[in-house]
Amino acid sequence: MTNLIALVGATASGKSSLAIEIATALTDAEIINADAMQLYRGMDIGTAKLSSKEQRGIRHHLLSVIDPSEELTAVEYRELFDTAVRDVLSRGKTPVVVGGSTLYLASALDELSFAPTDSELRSELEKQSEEIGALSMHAKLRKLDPVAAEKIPATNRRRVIRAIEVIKLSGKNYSASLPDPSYRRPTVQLAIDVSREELGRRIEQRVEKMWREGLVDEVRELIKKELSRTARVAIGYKQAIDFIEGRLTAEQAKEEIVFLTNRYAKKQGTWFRRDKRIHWLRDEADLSARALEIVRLER
RNA sequence: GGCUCUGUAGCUCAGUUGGUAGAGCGAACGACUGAAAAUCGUUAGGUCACCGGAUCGAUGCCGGUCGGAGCCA
Repeated sequence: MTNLIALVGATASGKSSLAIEIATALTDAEIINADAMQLYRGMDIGTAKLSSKEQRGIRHHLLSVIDPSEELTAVEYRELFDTAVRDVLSRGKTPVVVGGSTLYLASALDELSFAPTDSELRSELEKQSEEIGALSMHAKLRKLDPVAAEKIPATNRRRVIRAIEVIKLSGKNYSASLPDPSYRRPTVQLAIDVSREELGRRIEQRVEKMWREGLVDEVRELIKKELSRTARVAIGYKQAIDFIEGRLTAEQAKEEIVFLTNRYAKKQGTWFRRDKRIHWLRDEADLSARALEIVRLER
C-alpha cells in the first residue's frame, strides 16, 4: 500500500500541473510542496508558484510558510513535511509531494539520519577555513577521518567544514557518501522526462512571462527587508536585484536567469537520474493517464 | 586611400626571448547527509586566420592575402 505519491524532477518539466491533474483524478489527494524556494512567503512569480486559481481547489501544503529572512534546513523541512503528511493522512487523503529540491526530498522521503549541528562551532570552522586555507582545513579532516577526507575534495570547503563539524560533535566518523536510498514510507516516485532542448525553450518563455508579470515589483517589495542567504541567491531574485540596483540591464538580467535556470535543470537531472526507483514518464499527450496507471498499479 | 592595433578552444583572453599551447567561462559527465535554486570534481574541445619565405624547426620572425577595430584624410 502506497501512502505517498512524489512528483520530482527538473524545473519547468511540468510537475505542478501534472500534480493538479493527478490530484483531480484521484479526488482524495492533497499536494505537499517540496520546493525550497516556494516555501518562502512573497516569492511567487519567480518561483513559478501556482496561483490559488491554478490550484483548482486542490489543497496545497507548505507553500508560503516561511519568511524570506529565514532559512530552513533539510531537517527542519522534514519536520514540516511530516506534520503535513500526518495531517493529510489523518483525514484519509493521499499526499502528492511535488518539487525538485533534492536534499529536501531526500530528507523527507528517505531514511537519512542527519548528524547534529552547532551554529557556533560551524561559524568557528568557517572562520578557520578562511584563515588557514582550504588545504590545511582538508589536512585537519584527514587527521580526524582519512576515509571521509579521501572522498571530499579539499576545494569543497562547505563539505569539509561540515564533515569536521559532525566528527567533533558526534565523536564518530563522517560518512561522506550517500547511502542507498530507502523510503521512510511506501512511496511511488514519478518524473517527467523532458529533453534539454524542450526544457530550454520552456525556460526562456517562462522567464519572459515572469518578467512581464512583475518579477521586478515582487523583488522591490521583498528587498525592503533583509533576505536570508538562501532566499537571496534564488535564481531570478538575485538578478532582479542586480537590475534594480543598476548592475544589469533588463535584457542581461533575463538572459542570466534563463542561463542559470537551464544549468539548475541540468543539475537536477544528474541528481534524479541516479535514483533507480523513479518512474520516468515520456512527455506526451497521455501523460497524466500513464501517471495514474502507475500510481494505481503501485497502490 | 594613409597610419596604428588586431585575428590562439564554443566565448573572453593569456602565452611561447623560435622546440606544435594555457586560464576563466561554457559544454558533456559525475559527486552530494542540518544553506541544496547550495557547494564542488573529472573529461573533451585548438592544421595558434590563410598563402609563401628565411630557419634543422614557425603559432611566434619577414612578405603578401583576407577579416575586425581605431585614428587621420
